[in-house]
Amino acid sequence: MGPVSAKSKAKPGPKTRIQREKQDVILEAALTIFSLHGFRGATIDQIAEAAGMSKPNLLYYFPSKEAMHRRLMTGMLDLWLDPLRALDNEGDAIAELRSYLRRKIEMARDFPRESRLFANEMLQGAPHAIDVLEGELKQLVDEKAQLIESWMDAGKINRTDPYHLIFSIWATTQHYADFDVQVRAVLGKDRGGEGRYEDAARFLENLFMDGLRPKG
Amino acid sequence: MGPVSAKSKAKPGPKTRIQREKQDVILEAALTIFSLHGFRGATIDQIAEAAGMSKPNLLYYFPSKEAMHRRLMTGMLDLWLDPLRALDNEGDAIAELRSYLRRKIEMARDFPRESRLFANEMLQGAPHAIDVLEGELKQLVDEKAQLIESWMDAGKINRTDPYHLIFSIWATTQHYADFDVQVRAVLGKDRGGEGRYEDAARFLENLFMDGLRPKG
DNA sequence: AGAAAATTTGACCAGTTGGAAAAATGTTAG
DNA sequence: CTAACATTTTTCCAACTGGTCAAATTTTCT
Repeated sequence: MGPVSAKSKAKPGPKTRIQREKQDVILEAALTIFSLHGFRGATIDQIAEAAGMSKPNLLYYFPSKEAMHRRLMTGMLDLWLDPLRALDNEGDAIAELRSYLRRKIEMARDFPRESRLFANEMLQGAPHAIDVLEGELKQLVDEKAQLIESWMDAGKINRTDPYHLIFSIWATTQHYADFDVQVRAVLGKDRGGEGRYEDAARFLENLFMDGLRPKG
Repeated sequence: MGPVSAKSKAKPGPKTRIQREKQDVILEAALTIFSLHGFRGATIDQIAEAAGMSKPNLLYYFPSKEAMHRRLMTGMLDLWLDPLRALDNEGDAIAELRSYLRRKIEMARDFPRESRLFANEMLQGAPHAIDVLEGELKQLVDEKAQLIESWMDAGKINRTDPYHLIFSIWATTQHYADFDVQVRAVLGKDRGGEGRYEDAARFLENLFMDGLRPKG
């Protein structure tokens, strides 16, 4: 009955080489379209065209629009939380936070579509991700907030709310992906080039380290 | 030919009392729906239902979906830029920035739908607002960036990039409206109540003033 | 009241959408 | 080569979408 081997896992494994390749092409296209128009705003036809195939052909690889979106969301959420996971108990507080900030900026620069996919989901009340937010994400943040608090106890950083600190890092970094049009419009063509991420990184490092008020 | 009076202005003025009232009801409903689903994701039927009327009835007051969206966008953009306009040359630098921050947080708390409407527009590349961004907005930001720079020249605040400073204020404050689900999920039911805006305001004031690194 | 104007409703339409079915075509292992 | 299987295309559909139109109803003005 059916292919000779590997039938034990019913869900996860695509069978053939073509299936794996095409699924990747489709997901790539779907990421672009979903991140730009949101779930409801995106159409299968658009995705199919971006993937260079017909709609029914696409539906041969993914049973529905939702299926594509689910796959993208889980993949993205995983990628998205990596930098926070990497916050290290052993490292130096300031250095760790600095490198977290840098990693997040790099992600906004290198994976803007993923950031927008996430933002779209949040704006709509996270209908497909609320479980992850209240489960894995909350747990991870709780854990890292405790770590940050221990750094404050040790006098390594100023005492503030660790949760809102994490929020503010998310907000400032993702802003450069999600509000890219605005950033570029305001900076103008002279300063809006690729260098803007460098500038942003420098600025944020500065802000998070020392704030605005002159010392003394 | 038509009503007796006030025909000189063709566009702006609704004629009757009912028209004014219903248009307000519709815009109110449209704001809720658009902010939640984006332009493409929102349907006239949804808006009509939220406004308590039939679709053709709604279309009697607004000629199209786009017309509603345009009205909301212009109204929102105006409201949205008010706090930045209020940055005062005469005032004390630290006090001015502090109160800008506070005003922006209050807006996120009191007008979350407007914030999400804006965010949706940005995510989609600002197809309906790009002119404003490159025109009025850029001009206003340029002007205020110069003001901030003058504060830095006078040694009132640390020297950094004024543009990215403004971005970071936008990002951190609007985050609480746009990513509300996430914020509430992470804070949990104990800390996720209405007090979260107070906590956020306190934290941000702290961060922007003094940063994380202990002095000395 | 009663005419004129404003508002609301119901029926309708053409284009789009997510998706199903089956036929046609390509690929591969024996 | 050819049968079994995988892939692609063609055709189709029912639900939904933005929007129109004329008829019915309500409000307003005299």
